[in-house]
Amino acid sequence: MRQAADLNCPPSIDAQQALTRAETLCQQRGARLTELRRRVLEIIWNSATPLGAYTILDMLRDDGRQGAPPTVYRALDFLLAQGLIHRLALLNVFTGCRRPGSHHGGQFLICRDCGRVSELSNPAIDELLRAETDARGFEVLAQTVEILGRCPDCLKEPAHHG
Amino acid sequence: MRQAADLNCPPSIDAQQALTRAETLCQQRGARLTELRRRVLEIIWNSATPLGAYTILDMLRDDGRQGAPPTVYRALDFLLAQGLIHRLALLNVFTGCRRPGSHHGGQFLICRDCGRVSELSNPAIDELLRAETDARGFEVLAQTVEILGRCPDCLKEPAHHG
DNA sequence: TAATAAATGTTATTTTATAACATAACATCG
DNA sequence: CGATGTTATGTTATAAAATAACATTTATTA
Repeated sequence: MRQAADLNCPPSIDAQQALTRAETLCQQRGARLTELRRRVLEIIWNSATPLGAYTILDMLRDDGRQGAPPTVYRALDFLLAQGLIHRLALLNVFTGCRRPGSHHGGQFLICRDCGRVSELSNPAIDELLRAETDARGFEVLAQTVEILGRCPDCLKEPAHHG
Repeated sequence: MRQAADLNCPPSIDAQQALTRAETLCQQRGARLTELRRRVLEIIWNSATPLGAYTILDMLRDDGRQGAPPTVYRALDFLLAQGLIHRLALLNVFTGCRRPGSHHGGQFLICRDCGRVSELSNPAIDELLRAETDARGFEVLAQTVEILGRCPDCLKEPAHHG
């Protein structure tokens, strides 16, 4: 079972690949990945940890760009709709999707201490959830599976630094 | 498979039972279920749908009680810590726990249209998630499994009324 | 009853998100 | 090209959710 993760997960992609892939996908769909939207996606991918909307806004302003909350939220809405990012409901933050294109739920391990996130995609979990919803005649619109805890790296430390 | 839900779920409890059970549990633990905390739990259980913190606050004020946001959030924190309620991260609302006592994650089906929530407790899902976290050496602190969609009742209607 | 701890009251503020309307950029058709 | 409609962004204001910080009250126990 030690390699279950690697078997289940497609290879991780980096920021550059993610941006290229986003452009391709949007072109195919006739969706407009404008400069603003592309920049927001880039900011998200360049971060080691998921970012909140206002952090992204600050970074846009650092670019010299003007903006207000709606600027960011509209770009985020677009990226969410295109399946290019995920929103982590537990922390109100946004992270790049490692499997762009397939609109999926995904499963997330969020480290409370370092803030880093692993995106799983265990098909068995998706199937069980689908079985439950199917059995109930419940139509799924969005799926949120998030585990908050402590990652192996942070567990090595004496306690959570603070 | 039509009865999977019933097999997995303990029998539903009503508001009266939930309050009685909460009192027993708190007494056993030496936790103080004060009048305020009890009333908040009651408000939550008397609602057909999960409630937001400010809605609960309004209801407390309807009681003639004084209060401000911290009044509610502190009571909610207590009830969460005792495993008597759940917080649904997708909607920022709170709902009574159908399995009080066992600190568990649970899985929730949330109807976008009527707001009603079903709490599942499928052990297989919990096991798969635990297998994933174990394989990664990830310590779990909290688990969130929420499905947003449309319940069978609302699916019968022509479309979502609006 | 005095001392301590726990719970609640109170004011202010922070953080997250959206409403509403104005302007600018882009497309496409004549 | 220039008019027209659509999409995207700018802008101001506000709503909604959550917490910080400190005062007061209530309960517990010494």
